[in-house]
Amino acid sequence: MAKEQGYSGDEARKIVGITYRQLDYWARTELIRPSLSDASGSGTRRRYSYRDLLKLKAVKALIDAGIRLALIRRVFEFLEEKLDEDVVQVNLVIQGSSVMVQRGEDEIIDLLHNGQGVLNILPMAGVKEDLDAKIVELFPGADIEETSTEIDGKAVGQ
Amino acid sequence: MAKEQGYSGDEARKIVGITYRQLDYWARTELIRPSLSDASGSGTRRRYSYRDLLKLKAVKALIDAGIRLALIRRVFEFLEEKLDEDVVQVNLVIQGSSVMVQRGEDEIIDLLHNGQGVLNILPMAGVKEDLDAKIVELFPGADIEETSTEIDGKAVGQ
DNA sequence: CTGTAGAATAACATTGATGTAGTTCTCTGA
DNA sequence: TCAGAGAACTACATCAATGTTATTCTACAG
Repeated sequence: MAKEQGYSGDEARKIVGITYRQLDYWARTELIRPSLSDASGSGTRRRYSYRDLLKLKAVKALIDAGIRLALIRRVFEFLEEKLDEDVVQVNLVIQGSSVMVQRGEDEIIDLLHNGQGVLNILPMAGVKEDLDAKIVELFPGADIEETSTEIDGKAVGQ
Repeated sequence: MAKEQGYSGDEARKIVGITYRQLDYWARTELIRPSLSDASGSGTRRRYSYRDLLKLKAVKALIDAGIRLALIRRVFEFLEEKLDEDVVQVNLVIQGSSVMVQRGEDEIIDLLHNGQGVLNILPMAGVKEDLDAKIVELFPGADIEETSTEIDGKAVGQ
């Protein structure tokens, strides 16, 4: 039998590496509730399952990666069930407001192999695209100044 | 001549799609200063270059993706010069505290092609690894409960 | 030269996420 | 049964990021 009745709040926070305040706050604000038994007044005990620990750890990884709780909440709302399957073969791919569970070690695995933690990828092409579009929209007359991003010409402009 | 003397604060914020308060705060806290001319007392004028706009837009993209300013600051400290080259072929790859500029449309481009915005990727394998290691470290006796993550057995567990 | 628009500045409020300290329960061991 | 430990709860403080409003300059048009 593995860990007779799940994990206490204090055990959970030690294992996951967060403060009790965080664990408590996350439980109260519905981010991650202890699924084995929830609190019901002072003196009662929270009991976290192994699955809960996995989620807590994922939350911490995202927080350490500089991601705000607001986004993490959206991720876990969507994710609630989808974590049942073989967890170790899964990558969470978060793109704006949509979350996907990417299965298998396909395209991006060579990047991921380096280390652990979260990868944040921002394609600058899209950034520049949006920017230029907006400039043209707001200032139809002026052409876009590209001096500092020109390929030929060695990009002067300080 | 493109936009005679860069962009005013108000123009910049309209183009980038942020509030003036944000532009102001970011300038004061050294995140992104107007490189053409900085403020020096009330009544003076900030002047943003096109390059500044690119950076502002990237910051906004990261913010929209749920990333905290603290991390974004680290990214742009590292990045300050490295954005000179051909911007549209570049992806910012943020991994924990390290930032890389990934050039070329290689491995991950098929994922990125879908849409714009930031990709956050969290490999669950690493999460589970860390978790299990910590459990074993703190509770050497108890074996890890894996009921909800088993591959065979169809994963019962509520 | 002068008045006014525009822009930076300043002061204050707010919200989310957390730290800290103290209080109130409940559970368990003696 | 009873006391003490452990855990949830409460209240208050803090910090970053931003909203709001009012104020003070500066630059420019007339």
